[in-house]
Amino acid sequence: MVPRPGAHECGTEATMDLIGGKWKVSLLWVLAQRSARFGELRRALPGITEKVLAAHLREMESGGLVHREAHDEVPPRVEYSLTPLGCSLNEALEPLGKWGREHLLATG
Amino acid sequence: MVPRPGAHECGTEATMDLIGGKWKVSLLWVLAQRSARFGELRRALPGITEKVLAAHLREMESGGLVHREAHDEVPPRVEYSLTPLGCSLNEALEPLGKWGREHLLATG
DNA sequence: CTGTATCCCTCGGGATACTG
DNA sequence: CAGTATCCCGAGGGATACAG
Repeated sequence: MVPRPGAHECGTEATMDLIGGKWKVSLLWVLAQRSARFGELRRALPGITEKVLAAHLREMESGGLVHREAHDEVPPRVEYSLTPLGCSLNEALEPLGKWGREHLLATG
Repeated sequence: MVPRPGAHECGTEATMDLIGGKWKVSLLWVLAQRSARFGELRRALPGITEKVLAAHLREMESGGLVHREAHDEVPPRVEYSLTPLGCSLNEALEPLGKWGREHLLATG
């Protein structure tokens, strides 16, 4: 423990960059529950626009977090799901969620 | 587990708002190592401007993460430190740092 | 249904200078 | 030393329309 200065925040900030988009954490969470289509994601994230949803998905895909699978049908059908990497990131996020629930939402 | 949709990302996003500033995670980390004065923080975070450092500190203070203690001396001396809450948040951030080190920095 | 293409606009952050 | 006061800028997002 107590690694040299830099060891902690370096990894943390690199990670924060990956999920820095406004809706990315939510996206990660939704896809952790079940894979979903573009329209399902849009409905699951009320307020997000198509442009931003598409952009976030592309970024998360290129970051290796999300897998995109296009089925060649009519009407078009595209399934988005979390990669194992995306899954593990979502799990690494859980302590933050727990902290927020305990200290911010203060429901109990 | 598998709480109802919303339970996870809700707390997570609330937390993300707290540390959303560009330098806040670093600030949290630096202050977790030792309390420090304004000038020390500035030097510890090469590239940050005084304006942004001051703004971040004020926000983190009002969020209950940081404690500010002004000593009435000349020259002026102000000590910043982490509150227990700030400390616990820094700890909740550690899994994210570990994840980043393992999957992003890929040093090994 | 699954996206692109534009246009617009806020706001977080940088540069710089100045003050108690 | 520890900040404020201005001015500026670009990126990220929102709204809307259109396309395959």
